[in-house]
Amino acid sequence: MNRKSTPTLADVARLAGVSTASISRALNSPEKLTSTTRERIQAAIDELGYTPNFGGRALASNRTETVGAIIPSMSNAMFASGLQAFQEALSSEGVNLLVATTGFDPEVELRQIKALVSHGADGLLLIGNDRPEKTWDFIDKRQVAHVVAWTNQARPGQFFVGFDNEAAACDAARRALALGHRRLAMIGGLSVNNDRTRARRDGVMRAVAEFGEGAVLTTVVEAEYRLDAGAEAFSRIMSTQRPSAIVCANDVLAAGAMMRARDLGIDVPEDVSIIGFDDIGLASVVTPPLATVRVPQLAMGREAARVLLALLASTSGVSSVLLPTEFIARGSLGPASRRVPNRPLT
Amino acid sequence: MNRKSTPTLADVARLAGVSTASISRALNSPEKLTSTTRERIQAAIDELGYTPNFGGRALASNRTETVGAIIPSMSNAMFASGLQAFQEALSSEGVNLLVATTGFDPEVELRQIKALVSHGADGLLLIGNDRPEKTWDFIDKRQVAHVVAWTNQARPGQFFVGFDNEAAACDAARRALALGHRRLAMIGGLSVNNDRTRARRDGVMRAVAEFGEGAVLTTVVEAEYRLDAGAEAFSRIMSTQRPSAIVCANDVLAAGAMMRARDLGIDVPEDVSIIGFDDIGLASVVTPPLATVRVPQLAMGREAARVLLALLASTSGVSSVLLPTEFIARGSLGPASRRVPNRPLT
DNA sequence: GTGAAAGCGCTAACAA
DNA sequence: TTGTTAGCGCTTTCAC
Repeated sequence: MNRKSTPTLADVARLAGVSTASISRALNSPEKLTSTTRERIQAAIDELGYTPNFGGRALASNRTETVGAIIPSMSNAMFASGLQAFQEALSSEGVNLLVATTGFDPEVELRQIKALVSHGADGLLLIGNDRPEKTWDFIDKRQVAHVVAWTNQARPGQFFVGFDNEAAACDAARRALALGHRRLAMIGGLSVNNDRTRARRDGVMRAVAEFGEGAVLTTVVEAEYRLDAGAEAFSRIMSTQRPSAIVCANDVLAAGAMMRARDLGIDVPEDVSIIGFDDIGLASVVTPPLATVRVPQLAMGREAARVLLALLASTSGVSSVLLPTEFIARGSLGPASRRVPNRPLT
Repeated sequence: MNRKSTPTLADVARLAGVSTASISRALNSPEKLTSTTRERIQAAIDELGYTPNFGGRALASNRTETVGAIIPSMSNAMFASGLQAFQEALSSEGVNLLVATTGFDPEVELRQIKALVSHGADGLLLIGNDRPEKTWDFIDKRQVAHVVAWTNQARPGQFFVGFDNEAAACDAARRALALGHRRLAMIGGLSVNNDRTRARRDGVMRAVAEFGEGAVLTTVVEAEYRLDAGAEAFSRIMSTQRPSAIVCANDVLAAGAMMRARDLGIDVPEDVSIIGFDDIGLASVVTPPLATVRVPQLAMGREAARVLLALLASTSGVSSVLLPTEFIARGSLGPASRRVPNRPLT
């Protein structure tokens, strides 16, 4: 992979008949030049289609105006809009964004962190706070400026921009209990290396435990972030436990469960109530609409950008940001039915 | 934004007691070193948490192993999985991916193209083939290796990896005609700077025109890529034209239309059939499931990576890739009702 | 197998 | 206001 013959500062300087320093100034502090030279230089730049070489600039100035974000997956509406907001906020400050994905693999995450740092990312946005010691060692040793998002956990001296997954999930489960549901089940995300999904599970467990006698969390099954995985989990749960409400760790699993319910002729919410988490577009589109927890994606992206830039500008006066979530009551959550519970499906 | 004090090659060399050249060799062609020095060097690298500085490397070697992708928006399921596949294919070849978004603004797109090229992207993935002369000028002048995706249009000598939007949309409309629908309407995407959505519109128009007498495309309204925009467009269409089938330029608009239909008590497909495009997760989750056109997202991402890498390796033996689409018949498309058409809604 | 040194494109002192 | 020049971190000849 060889780069095409690329115009350099020197080429522009030659064409414009000025020194390389003047070109550099035209790019970085145009007010220091007379308008005539500036125009002459601009003409030369346009003619050659010149763009400054990032490597050279980074090398010379020790500045990159670039930050990186490392997310589990792009095909995940859960991160998409937050990241979009993050990048827009950065853009308006003239900072570029590099994005890399991990596929939920911690090894890949470390590789990507190194790759982005090598590429000159001044700071990083990371998702969640759960990663191997090895990864934190690298971050600490290199003093990589970073903020963790989608969580309210950060290591000492580090910063998060996120929300309380545990409390939000606990609140959601309480809504079901308040409507008379006593047999709850949960479709959780894969909890390995994922503090967010673990926190959501713990929140549901706490709600049931605190409610006390009479309420029971019949089962927690873990499923990948896919519609069909949610559907399968639903089948599994309904064929054995027959809860009256199912709390899901995210909307995709919940939507998958609802699809399967429709196929099995199980009515939502008459036979079983379903609650999601995230409030992505899916939630308002399913029938009945999905009760869920709205996550402040846009605010999180914006705030993460603000905090990260503040962190890069100076290390003082920065603090973590805890954002509120909101329970969105919709048709998929109804009162516990007074029907006699059905037998498990055969 | 200043970089932290960062270990350099020289630091590693000093610690390991060898020359900088050896460190470079350890990184790039380890087989040229004895295993003992290699191990000593690796230990020093680990101890310092060293990662090669990308800028320095790019400068010295004129090689970056990095490509860029520029997409309209990340919060758009339509691009997400294709991009994910693109990045995975690149990753397995040791090539990094930089991502930037345009928000559908051609000015921003040009800026992002320049930014990625400056950052050392050896090649680019672009969406669609419709961009201002100015942008193509830059690409031509700098000879930026690129492939355009999601389209089957490419300029002479350039390459696409995509599918035939026009034919696919035409086919979808014909399905409706074949089921007896004669009054069609379309909810299109915004057609400015978007050859994909224009092609889809043209395909529907062609199907109706070719069908001849008796079939009519009552109206085409354009809407932003949002659920509520689809809902609004649906209201507008149904309050005036009362078609029996609506072809939508994408699934998000179609899902929005279905939401509104549900709210207005209009039955799908009994009162009106709805067809989407893209087959994102949404489509199988709505009630009734959405008939749509399946776009080969994963294959497109993978193939785009293959073509781009081939292009970078050598300019010969590369060709465009046309991928098939597939019409997915689902419940939202039914036979034209024999009911007397309702009056327009009030 | 290993080291010395030139030079990639750029910025920032400093000089004029 | 503009030019000259050293040097950023790395790779890559060319010697040894």
